Amino acid sequence: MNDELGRRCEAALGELLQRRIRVNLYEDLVAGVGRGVDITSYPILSGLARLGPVTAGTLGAEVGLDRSGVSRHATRLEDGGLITRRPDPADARNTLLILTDEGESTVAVLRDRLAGIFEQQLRSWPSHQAEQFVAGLERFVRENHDRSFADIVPGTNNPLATTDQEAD
Amino acid sequence: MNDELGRRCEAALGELLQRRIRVNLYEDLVAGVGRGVDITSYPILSGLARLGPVTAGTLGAEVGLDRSGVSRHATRLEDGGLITRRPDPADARNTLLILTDEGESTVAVLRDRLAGIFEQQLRSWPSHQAEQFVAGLERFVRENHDRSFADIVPGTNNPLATTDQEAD
DNA sequence: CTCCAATGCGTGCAATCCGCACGCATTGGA
DNA sequence: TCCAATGCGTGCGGATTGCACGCATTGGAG
Repeated sequence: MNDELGRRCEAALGELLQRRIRVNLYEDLVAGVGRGVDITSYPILSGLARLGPVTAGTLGAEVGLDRSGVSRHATRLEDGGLITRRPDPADARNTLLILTDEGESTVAVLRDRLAGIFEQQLRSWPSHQAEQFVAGLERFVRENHDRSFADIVPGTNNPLATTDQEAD
Repeated sequence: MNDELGRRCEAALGELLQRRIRVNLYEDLVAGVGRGVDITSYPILSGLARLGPVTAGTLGAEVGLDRSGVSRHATRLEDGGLITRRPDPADARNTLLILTDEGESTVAVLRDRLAGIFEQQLRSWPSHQAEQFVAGLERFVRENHDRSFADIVPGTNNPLATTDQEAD
């Protein structure tokens, strides 16, 4: 019975990660906010709110984006007045990204919107199921945060190499 | 205590959906597979395996992608020998996308890889927690499948309109 | 039978986004 | 003083996406 869990998890996770729900949820969420916020920069804002003032490189590592990409999003968000760049007093090479007050409130509003949606949805669940689900989700995320497929199956860049052949 | 669930769910879901884990997991998973499979076409393959022969439009609606995008991915995957286009006998306007045998096996291998990863991870959990998590995940996905933010908060294209003012 | 609105696919096109590489500035040690 | 190391921001090429258009097919109306 337990053997099914991995497969079921893959199927459900697939639906969740593979575009549809993500796009539906986040794209509509940030639509109309303006100030340079889009479906990709929301993670940046969110990460910034979570980490506090950090460099573009650090934030990029957090959200899984190249520094250059973070820098570009940061510029747009800066133009929108949501974040500010400040030189690091400790090391002038670093440029710290900082949420402005408006940025903080924007993140808070967006976050509350999503939280409200999920809250409303989970309210219709048996409370223990909702609690277990969220707890499991948190654990799952935590355990996967720094893990990549390459880490799990080392040296396996081509999982199909032994199963299929070239199809030119 | 229950009020926290929405917020916790948002935080965890955010990590999951916002790029990092998704990229880490799927990008490495499909790396080296070739045949036109990339991080975006995997959902297409997966969806095709789940739905059976469908039109590009239907598949696009399933994964949340425009028909044109599906068509392009389909062309690439067709070049890779993983799918085939077949005119719909019932309606010549439709072009059905069908997995080739190689496509089926490719999907199966990738899916098994992921399922194995999750299985292995969940094995270290208390069995009831893993079971509850997966069950909750399935329910969550099912309930959100056809739901978008706009559906939930109708007429709210700019959730910040009443909270923040114009900047600049 | 003919005509036409509706439907659906595939491509041209412009916009966007991303990673790599480069130039520039700063740091800290030789 | 000099130089390797570090980090940011931009130029550039590649890739992807959505919209719009052209083309083909369908099914019903006249």
